Amino acid sequence: MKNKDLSFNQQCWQLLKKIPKGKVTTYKALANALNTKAYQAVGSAMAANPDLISVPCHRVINSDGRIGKFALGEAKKIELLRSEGIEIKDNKVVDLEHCFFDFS
DNA sequence: TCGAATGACAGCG
DNA sequence: CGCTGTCATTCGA
Repeated sequence: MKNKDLSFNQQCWQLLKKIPKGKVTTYKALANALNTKAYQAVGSAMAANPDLISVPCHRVINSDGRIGKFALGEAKKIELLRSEGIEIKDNKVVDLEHCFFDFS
């Protein structure tokens, strides 16, 4: 986390902001939307987000529906998602396809 | 289950 | 001037 992406991160955040409330996406989807395969770089961009409000990185999860990680902690992430109406079970999203947001 | 790959940037030789 | 390491992941054998 020594790198300070800028343009690349901005792209990730822009997509994040596009996600409507009550929906979630995956790092893979973000990377795919950015036309890149550096899934890690996408997640890394979330860590570099300036504000958790402007960049709801809590709406981003693993492709398996797992929570993965969050700046405030996985538990906090789950709480936030639950607050939006998304159900979480065992650190996993319930009905991922149901609340999954596609960037098409 | 484990390792390799991917994109971008800072630091160092 | 050029290479390496790191990152909240992902996929394949």
